[in-house]
Amino acid sequence: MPELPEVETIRGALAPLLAGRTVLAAGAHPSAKFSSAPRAVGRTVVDVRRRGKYLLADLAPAAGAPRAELVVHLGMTGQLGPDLDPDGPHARAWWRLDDGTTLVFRDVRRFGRIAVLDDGDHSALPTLAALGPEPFGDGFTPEGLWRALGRSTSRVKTQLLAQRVVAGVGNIYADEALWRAGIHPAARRVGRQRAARLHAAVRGALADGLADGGTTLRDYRTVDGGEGRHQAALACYGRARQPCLRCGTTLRRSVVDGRGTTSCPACQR
DNA sequence: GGCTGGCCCTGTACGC
DNA sequence: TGCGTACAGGGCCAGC
Repeated sequence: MPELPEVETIRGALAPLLAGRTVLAAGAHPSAKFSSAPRAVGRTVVDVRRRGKYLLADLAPAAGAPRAELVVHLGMTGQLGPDLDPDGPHARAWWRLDDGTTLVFRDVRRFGRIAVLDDGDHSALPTLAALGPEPFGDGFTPEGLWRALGRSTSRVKTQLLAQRVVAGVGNIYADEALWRAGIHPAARRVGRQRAARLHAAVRGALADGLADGGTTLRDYRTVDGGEGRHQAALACYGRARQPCLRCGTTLRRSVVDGRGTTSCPACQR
């Protein structure tokens, strides 16, 4: 499942391919999740940015229309690249560019989403509109995280996944960060010191994933079709019934607000 | 306004 | 071998 490290890896590879390119033609699956993709036709990509798990391609003004953004969320199984088959069974959208390449969005489970929005108007995507601070930005601080967590009575893992206290964390890196911080995923109260540990753990888990080009468990692929390398370095996620790397206790699998969760019953309190 | 749980969606694993 | 069922989970939304 693409989270911040995977989306950032894709962004870094896509940006030089798309910047300055004009979209000549496009097609999309009829589902409302994807059908707005052709609205990018006639536009020139200025830059490709990332917010949380969203990719945002800035589109230059065209024919009297103001600036716009092509927003892509990869969902669970989304792949984006120039080497995918636009006629393949799971292709959900494609854009033909003025250099002859065709960018294809493939998404087996259709949990992804595409939108072409007026510049800065994210009201059609509530999670994007309410997105919390970027984890590597100055806006994400230990104090701010502690205060944000304290504003809700939801479980700490649920808050991390909701994208409001910090952007870009999904199930893999939430489990990893909570394990690093020694915090139980179902905890509803996190003190100032533990929030500071969680702040460092979120940054550390995401940075390590980013350095490895992301985590490939099944569907995630880089723009050139390669796999991430971080799956071999996971300390917690997916290691249920195996010994905790810190204390040796057998890691336990549970369900926290409907999400599969792995944690250590001894060192995550 | 905040929280909870159901739904979407399809490939894979597993049991019978 | 083939069929049915459970499961995976990010974001949205209805209901409380």
